[in-house]
Amino acid sequence: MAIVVASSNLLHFLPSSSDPPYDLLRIHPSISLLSKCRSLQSFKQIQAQFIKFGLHNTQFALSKLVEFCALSPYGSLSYAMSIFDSIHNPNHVIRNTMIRGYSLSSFPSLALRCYVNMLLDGLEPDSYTFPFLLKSCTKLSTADAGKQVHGHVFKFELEDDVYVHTSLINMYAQHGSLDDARMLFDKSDFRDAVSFTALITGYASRGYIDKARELFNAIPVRDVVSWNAMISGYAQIGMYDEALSLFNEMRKAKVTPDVSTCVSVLSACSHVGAIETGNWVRSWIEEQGQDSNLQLVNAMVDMYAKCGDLNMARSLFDGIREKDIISWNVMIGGYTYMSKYKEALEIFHLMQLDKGEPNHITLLHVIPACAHLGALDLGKWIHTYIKKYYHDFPNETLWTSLINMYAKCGNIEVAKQIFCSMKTKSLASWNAMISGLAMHGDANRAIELFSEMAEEGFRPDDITFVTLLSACCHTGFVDLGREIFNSMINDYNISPQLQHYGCMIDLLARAGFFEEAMSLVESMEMEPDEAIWGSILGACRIHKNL
DNA sequence: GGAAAGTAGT
Repeated sequence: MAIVVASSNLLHFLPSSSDPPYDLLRIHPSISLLSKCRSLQSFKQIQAQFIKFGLHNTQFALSKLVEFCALSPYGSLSYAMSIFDSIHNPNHVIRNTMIRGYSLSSFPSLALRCYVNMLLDGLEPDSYTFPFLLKSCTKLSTADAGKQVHGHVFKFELEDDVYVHTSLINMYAQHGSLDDARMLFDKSDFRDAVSFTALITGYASRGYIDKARELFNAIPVRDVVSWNAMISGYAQIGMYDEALSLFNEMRKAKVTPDVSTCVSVLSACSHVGAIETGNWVRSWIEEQGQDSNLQLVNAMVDMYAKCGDLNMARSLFDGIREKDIISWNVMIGGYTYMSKYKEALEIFHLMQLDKGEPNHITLLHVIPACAHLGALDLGKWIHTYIKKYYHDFPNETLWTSLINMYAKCGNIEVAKQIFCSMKTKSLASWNAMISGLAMHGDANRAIELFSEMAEEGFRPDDITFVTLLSACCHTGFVDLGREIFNSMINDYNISPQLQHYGCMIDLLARAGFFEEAMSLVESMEMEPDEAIWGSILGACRIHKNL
């Protein structure tokens, strides 16, 4: 429809030559249509208009076509490539746009090829070329290309351009060459929020969080992205309280948060149960009219579920019209996290009715739910699903989860089969298998497996010892229990936690060693819980010891 | 026509 209207307005605009005046081109209605284009199909209609009016012979119009295809989410990089290949002597803008398109794609090395062709065609790069090219180099796993491009920046004397300079800092910082990044940063006169932030991200992502914070404090004028970078820097290494307190500082400094801030802050809230901050973020999102932003709604569902308000999480979740895999996963994961396994499986079924394909994270939530509910049928279905789709992509956490599920559902033989067939075992998979055997009362085999595990070079952790001690507890192996408990402390340097004490005290009290059990209670660094008193009282009853 | 930041699990 729009195209018909546009073309009737265009009749008096008919080009007399293939290169009409620049200003006339800029206001050409066919070109302004591109900004409203939402599919490749309507793009092709617009392209037909370009040809009809002779615009396709102008570099300006062609650059607009390439720009849409290479950069718009509704475009297509391969279509951009075919247009590009048909252009005779493309100018700088068009080449730079192609390089930019490649830098955003999953084939950043094509940007380098495009750049080399540009040089071979006798064109010199300009100050727009390098930021895109360097972004592509940043995405590559090796630093070699980036260093060579840095050489070209010198050769073409563009090292003083702010954008080129910042792109170089970012490239070195992202590759972990923090000293090189810092050197560029220090020797230059322009230091703005962008170059600071590039460096901060580099330091924070390599674990130098204090150095990152030092730089953050030194930024002359911070913008919202600098705050976001520092907040997410804290969040990514699990320093959620610091992330949230920095967010409060940001609010005090009257910096307006954006979508990215909200995503990081909500994630931090969900990890520490900070529902009040979460509520504040939610009202901000509603004020801004961002409450249909899928990413934000997903983050809110996750936050409310992890903070324990499952009703709020569910009502937000139900309001999502087009749920993506993350929407499903956070809702299923939220129920599992709160031990609402039945509800978790209900959502999983809804997902299947909605033709949603689970991924490994979905399954990682669903399998424990099966284990707790004894839903062996669904568990077996998932087992088959994993064998079918994850055969070439072995994920040991999934197999470990299945071992745990089969063991809990009583099918220890299948658990053993899975364990034996695992090519690479993790500490968690050994723990799951040992615990499965212990659960089935096969303490001897559990201890045997423990020795095998040590022979294969795995160092047991606190979970391994909970498992072993509970095996002794179930079978009444008092001496062995004592030995393991002492070995844990003396040989493996693991200080006992509440669960370890719980197993030991239960084991001793049941066997009638009340004094030893009580002296263990007194030696604990933490307060005994009700389970510990419960096991002592229970043992008193068995032994009729009033 | 441009550079910096962000979601689900282990």
